[in-house]
Amino acid sequence: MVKKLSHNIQDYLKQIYEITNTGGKASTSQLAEALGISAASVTNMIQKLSMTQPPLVTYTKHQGVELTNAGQQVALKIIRRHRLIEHYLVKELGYSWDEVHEEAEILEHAMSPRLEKRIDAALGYPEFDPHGDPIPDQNLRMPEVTKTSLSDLKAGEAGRVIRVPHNDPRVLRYLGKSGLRPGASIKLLARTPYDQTMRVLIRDTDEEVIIGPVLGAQITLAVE
Amino acid sequence: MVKKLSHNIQDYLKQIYEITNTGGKASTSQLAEALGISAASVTNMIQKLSMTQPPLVTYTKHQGVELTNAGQQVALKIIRRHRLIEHYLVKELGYSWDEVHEEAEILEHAMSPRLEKRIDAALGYPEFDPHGDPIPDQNLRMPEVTKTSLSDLKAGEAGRVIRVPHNDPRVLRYLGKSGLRPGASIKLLARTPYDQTMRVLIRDTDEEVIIGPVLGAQITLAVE
DNA sequence: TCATAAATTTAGCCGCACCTAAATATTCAT
DNA sequence: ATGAATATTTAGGTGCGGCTAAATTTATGA
Repeated sequence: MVKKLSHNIQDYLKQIYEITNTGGKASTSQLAEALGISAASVTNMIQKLSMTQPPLVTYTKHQGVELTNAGQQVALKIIRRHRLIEHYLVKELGYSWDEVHEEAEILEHAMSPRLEKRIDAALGYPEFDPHGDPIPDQNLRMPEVTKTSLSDLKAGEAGRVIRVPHNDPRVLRYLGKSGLRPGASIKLLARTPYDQTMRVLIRDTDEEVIIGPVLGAQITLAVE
Repeated sequence: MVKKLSHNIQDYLKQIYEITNTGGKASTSQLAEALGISAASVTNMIQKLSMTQPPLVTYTKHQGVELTNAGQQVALKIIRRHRLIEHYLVKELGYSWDEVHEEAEILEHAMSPRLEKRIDAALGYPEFDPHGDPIPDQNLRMPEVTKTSLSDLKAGEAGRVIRVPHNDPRVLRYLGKSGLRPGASIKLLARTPYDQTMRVLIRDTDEEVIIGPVLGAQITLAVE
């Protein structure tokens, strides 16, 4: 099977997963950007990852990378740990949802299979984390997720929030303040034709919030 | 103050602390043994640690190392995190006391100040971990500990166990099976004159256990 | 189309933390 | 007190994962 991999290789695989998950292959520069290192370093590492036994990525010069099955298993394991930790920190240690991402970013690499199991059990084998992100199960199968986003809604339509973006604390604090979080019932009040900015009503709190198109595309929901 | 230090430097400092805590300076070979690396590598690293700003250790060729105040602060912080994690895993996640050491060995390096505080609070600011080892407080002050060991007892004398060694799962399972753990009331039944092997009665479970002199010296207790 | 811009790769370098082998210093036992 | 054994340090080397600068390939737009 796959040997024990270093911290940073896990980060490469995780990033490749995230990038390829929404669009075809991951490019060198996308990875360099996401990992905060130079493009040359990425090329270098990608070449190594494509030559491990078994290979973790498939790579053709100038054409970007994809994960092999082996690489995907590794990525999913890390993502599973990341989301379990986030969930645990919020539920058991009183963290707010904007604090947990960076913490999980570190702890995901320090988590043994045993700890993973215990935390999973302590949480009751959850399928989603506090941001609504799906948590792969023990066999690394990803729960099904909704694809409808806030940006797909027409003015006047309503829905229940499923998932919000997870990596930017400022965004999370902004959304959290008005009560826009997974489970919340919302209604799209209006959308400006020019820049697609949206005015959204959160029914539970009766608050209104302004959401741009980029953020709106990252909020998924079930239409009601 | 002291910059963010790498994983392995933290391990060096922690080991130096452990070794110098029971005896004068730490020798190159002691450290090499404890860290599982070559003596040459230790010399090399020690030299670096003695030249940081501020220096983390004091070092004179061929005479071993000691921690500076700065180095001691770092070591105590890691030890604090280690013991808090052990305590947390046992109390909140159902670990047995022989499982937690290796887990904590990894997590101690992945723990943010915030997580340290939350776990400390969740546990009610404990002074001792499940093995009876003292946990430095937020200001890194170490609680006072008893110095009397099982080996100091005379045959027939009794006491209450304070602390047992923490790093060997097999020893912990052996002790745990008979109920010899912090808080247990015990009585030294007999000691063989030749090799100082001890027969110990654990009153709570009415079990008897055989303890050699090396292990006996590492079990501390309050004489009754 | 084709010149230029942008992305990617190659080449060569660096620091880190380890290693082994050889040199040197210290300790111990006769 | 001194030679042998042991401990420590020095010298020189390795792999890893970054880096910059230069070369090359691919994409773009006039």
